[in-house]
Amino acid sequence: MEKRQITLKDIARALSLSTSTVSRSLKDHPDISRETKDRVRKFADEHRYKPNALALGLRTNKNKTIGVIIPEIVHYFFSSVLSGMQEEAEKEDYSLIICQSNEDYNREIKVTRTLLSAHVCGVLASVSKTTTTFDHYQEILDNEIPLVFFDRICTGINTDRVVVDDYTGTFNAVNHLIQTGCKRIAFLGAPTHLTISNNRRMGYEDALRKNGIQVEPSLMPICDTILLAGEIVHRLLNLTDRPDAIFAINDEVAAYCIRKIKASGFRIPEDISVCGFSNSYISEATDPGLTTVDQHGFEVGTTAMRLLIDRLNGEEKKEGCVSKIIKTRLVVRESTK
Amino acid sequence: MEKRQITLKDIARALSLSTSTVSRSLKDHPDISRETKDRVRKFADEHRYKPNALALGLRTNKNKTIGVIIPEIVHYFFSSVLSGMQEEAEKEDYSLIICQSNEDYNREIKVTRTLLSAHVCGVLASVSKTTTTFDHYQEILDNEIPLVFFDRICTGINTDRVVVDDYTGTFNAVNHLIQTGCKRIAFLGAPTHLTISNNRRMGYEDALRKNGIQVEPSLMPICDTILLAGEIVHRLLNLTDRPDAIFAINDEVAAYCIRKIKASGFRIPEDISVCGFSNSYISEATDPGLTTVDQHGFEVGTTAMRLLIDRLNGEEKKEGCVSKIIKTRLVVRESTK
DNA sequence: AAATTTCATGCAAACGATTGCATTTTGATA
DNA sequence: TATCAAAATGCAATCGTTTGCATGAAATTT
Repeated sequence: MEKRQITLKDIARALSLSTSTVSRSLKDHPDISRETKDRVRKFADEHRYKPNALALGLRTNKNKTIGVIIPEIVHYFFSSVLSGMQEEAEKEDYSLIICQSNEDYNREIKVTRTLLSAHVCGVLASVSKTTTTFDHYQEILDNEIPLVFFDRICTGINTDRVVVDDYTGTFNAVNHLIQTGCKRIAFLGAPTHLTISNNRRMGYEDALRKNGIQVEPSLMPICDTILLAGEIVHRLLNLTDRPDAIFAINDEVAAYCIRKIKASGFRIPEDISVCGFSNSYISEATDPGLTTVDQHGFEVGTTAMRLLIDRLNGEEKKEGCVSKIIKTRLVVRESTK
Repeated sequence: MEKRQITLKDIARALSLSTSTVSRSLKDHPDISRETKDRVRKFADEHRYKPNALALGLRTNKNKTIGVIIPEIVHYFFSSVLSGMQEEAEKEDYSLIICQSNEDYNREIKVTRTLLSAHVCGVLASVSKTTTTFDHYQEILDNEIPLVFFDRICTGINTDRVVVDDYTGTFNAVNHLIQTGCKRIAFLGAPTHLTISNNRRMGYEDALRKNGIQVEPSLMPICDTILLAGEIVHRLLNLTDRPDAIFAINDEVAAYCIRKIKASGFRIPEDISVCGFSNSYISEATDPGLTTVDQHGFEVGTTAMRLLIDRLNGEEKKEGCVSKIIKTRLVVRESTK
């Protein structure tokens, strides 16, 4: 059963030609006669000739593969993004090598090495929460490998990027909370060195200001995991002037808030409104259904991949860095009025 | 900045040696003198020599990469599996090429081609729901590429496999429902040609029988998506002898049931108990919390990858097919008594 | 001192495809 | 018929590494 893949040499031998002639025939080189081209083409098709990707790779030092650095696959947003990348990459016959940083700086460094030695044609990356220096990304660029950041970008480095419109998404969500009568809105955010976190924070603050509500640091704890949420939500609920709305930086924390709020005897949304971020599966599972901001992860993925491939093909001409922004969409369910 | 990677030839030139001597020095070949080895080693280290993976690939026709065929990344279970695979592959410096079938048969065929032409060393696969013939998997084996199925195996083909203990998992879950007083237990299953579906069904039926409860086909609809659930759950709730428990094949459907049941005015778990399968993020977001069967996706991933790598290294000696079973764990929350 | 063994190293082919530069064949022109 | 241009094909190097075999030098045995 070991039917070794057929090579140019095999075709050449079979047709009494040289490999160069066969090679040129298959790529329709003008030097080759119609007749020879047809013979070669026919034989190649009949024997299912497929150029050996590895050999091609050796010549060009590239292997039709794109590397993806992603914090954690096991999150709705990131897995949607990945899914979009897949779909887009497939159209141009690129394969994806996927690496997780697990939100760990050192691991992120390690995987950039891996991608370099795998000779990927390009890299798509979203930086981990614990990353503070960016030399490893610079190294990718130094090797002249195009790099596109998605979602979590890295300000120190000048590259193309695709980001979610976190600012507007949050602004609209908070505005919605205010429109529906909320006045004291807590903001459960992520560590401040993340751009996405800052943008959302600014969206939140601006929405408050625009509506003449004062920004209160005490209502803006860092709380992006359920672990942290335990204590923080408890504290918020026991404030004398307790918030009447909570905007959480992700759906997991929002879902936790919903349970905790109900357990403490408050009603949602009558006493406290809750809004999340992502529109993951979770937001349809909570009771009441979770109002949330859809990040369009799939679109982030396709867009980032498209941008990268266009760069590779030289179709994206723009000299400087292209920055694409994916619009969000507020999905109103029952956790807000 | 374009510091081309250093090659054997570069080292040879710099040290006035031949590439063969350099090559042998680096792999500690006995023919080479201690002195030469040390010089080469030193120079290589100083200049960060890394063998060119592409060139290696050309010789061996393999490229230290493992292909993964997965139905849809955007599901908790599958993304956990992927995560486990990643972790295990990394230990041995394998990269992962990931392909989604999107539950589509034709696409599955297409991605097997992709993996073959990428010259992966091995393949890990979970078959799509719509797959009925298996020639494309046979093709992988015909090319002498080790194949390990995980979770959704394919009975027609003889290979190593790693599966979840669906039978016992379901048996225990249903048994738990019965122990807590349920007598009419509905089973919302997946299409019958999937092994996992059948195993769960058998676990369900056996649990009923063991407890002297009759199996009723009318309580066993095919219902593995929220779309299908709409009508089916409605029908079940309006039966004159309505079920007092629902076992759903996944957490999404279970979460949908919870909402629907509550909306219809029944209490959970007093009137109707609900149990899911996966232990995804969702199961902590529902109200009440969802009792579910943890599938240990991460472990499925690491185990499958380990098995494959052991085959590749010739460390898994067993002639026939190795079949590993990952234990499940019943996670009892508030949706059951 | 000659013959033989051991040790260290280099040559060259191979993996599969591409490509600049011959070389051969054909046909047209002088 | 000799000359030349055009058309069609082949040669050989290249990408980076590995490896069987040959070569050379030094050390050992007769």
